Amino acid sequence: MALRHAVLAALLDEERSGYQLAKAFDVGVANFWHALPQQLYAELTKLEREGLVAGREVVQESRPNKRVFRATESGLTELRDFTAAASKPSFIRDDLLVKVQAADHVDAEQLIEQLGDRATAAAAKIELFGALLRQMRGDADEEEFLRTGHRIGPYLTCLRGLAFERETLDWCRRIADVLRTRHPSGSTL
Amino acid sequence: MALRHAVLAALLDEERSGYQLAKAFDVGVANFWHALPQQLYAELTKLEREGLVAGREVVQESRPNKRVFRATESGLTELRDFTAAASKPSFIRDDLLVKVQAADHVDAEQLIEQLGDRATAAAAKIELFGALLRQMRGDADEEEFLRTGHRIGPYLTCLRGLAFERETLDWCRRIADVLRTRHPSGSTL
DNA sequence: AGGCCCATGTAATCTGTTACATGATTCC
DNA sequence: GGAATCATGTAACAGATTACATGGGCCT
Repeated sequence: MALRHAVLAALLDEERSGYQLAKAFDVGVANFWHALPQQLYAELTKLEREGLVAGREVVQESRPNKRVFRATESGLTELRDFTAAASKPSFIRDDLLVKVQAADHVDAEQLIEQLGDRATAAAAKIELFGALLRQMRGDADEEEFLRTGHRIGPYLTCLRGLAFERETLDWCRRIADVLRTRHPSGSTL
Repeated sequence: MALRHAVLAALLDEERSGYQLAKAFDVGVANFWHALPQQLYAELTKLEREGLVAGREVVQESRPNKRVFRATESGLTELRDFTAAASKPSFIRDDLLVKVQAADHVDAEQLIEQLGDRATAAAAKIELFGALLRQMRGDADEEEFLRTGHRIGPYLTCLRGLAFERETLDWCRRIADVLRTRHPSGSTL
C-alpha cells in the first residue's frame, strides 16, 4: 500500500494535478516511484475522500480546467506513520535479467541488441537526472546544497536514480561485450 | 507475464522442486527475479499443463517426497520467443525511496535508522552474491570464466545483483551521512 | 517441548496493467 | 490535416500479496 504514500510525498511541497503527477510517475522519469495515470487518478479520488489530500479547481483558458491537490495535515501524519514503520525489502523484476539468465540458451545477437536498447534508455535517463539535479541545486555545489538546501528529499532520490542508471549502463555494456567476445559476429566488424 | 519466463529460465540447467525455486526466488536471494512460493507452485502447475516444463516425482526417505521440474523443448522455444520480443523498461518501486523523498517532512532519526537497516541487508547480499560468484567461477578468474565458462547466464545476473547492492549500500551510507550532518543528534556521540 | 526446515498448496484480497472513452488546443 | 499535449476517467483482466492449512523429521 505504498502508492498512496508515494502520492502524498509528491504533494508535500507543491500542488499538482493528476496529469502532472502522471508525468512525474512515468516510466521515463519516476525518480522514486512508478505508476500509471489511471492508478493516480483513482488514488487521488480515494485520498481526497479520506481527507489526506485537498483538491481545488483551477480554471484555465485555452486548456481544460484541472483539479490540483496538496497533502493535508492528516496526510502528512499518515506519511509520518508510514515512515516510522519498517520498509519492505525492494526486489528485482526485470525482463532483461530473465533473458540474460537464459543467455546460454538463447540467441546472443538478439540479447546484445536488447542490451543496447536498454543502454540507450539508461543514457537518456542519466542526462535527465543530471539536468534535474543541476536545476534543483541551482548555483550551489552538491555538498553545499545538501548541507544547507531546504528541500533535499527529491534531490536524494534523484541521486539514487542517477546511480542506478549509471550502473545499468555499465552493466549492459559489459555484458554485451562479454557476449560479443564469445560470439564473434561475421557481419559486424 | 514474465514470471513464467523467469521460472523457465531457472529450469533450463537443473531440475528443481517448487520449494527449491521458492528459495531461489526469495527476497533474500533473487538474483534475477522475485516471487513468492504460492506464485511458483501455481505457475509450475500451469507450465506443466501446457507442456513447457516436465515434472517427475522424487521419492525421499525422512523427508516428504517432492516433484522436480525441468524446462522442455517447447518451454525453451517459449523462452526464445520471449527473448526475441522487446523488454519492458524496469522501474523503481521502493518504500525507502518514498520515505527519503519526504525527508524534509519526516523524522530524520527514523529515516537514518531505516537507511541503516537497508545498508545491513545490502551488505549481507553483497556477501552472498560474492560467495555465489566465487562458487560459479571455481578456480578460474572472472575474465577467463566469462570467456570460456559454459553457463555464464546466472553469473551475469548475479554480477548485476552485486553491483546493485553495492550501489544501495553506498547510497544508504551517503544519505544517512547527509541527514546526520543536518540533524546532529544530541544523544548519540 | 518448541522451533525450524522440508514440502505443497487454497482462498480472499489487493494492486497493477491493458483496453477503451472523450474532447479541446496547439504545433508542424 | 494529423499528431502531440492537456485533462480525466471507467471497466475488465492479470498479477501479486496476505492469510490460512497441513504434516513429518531434525535439532536443541
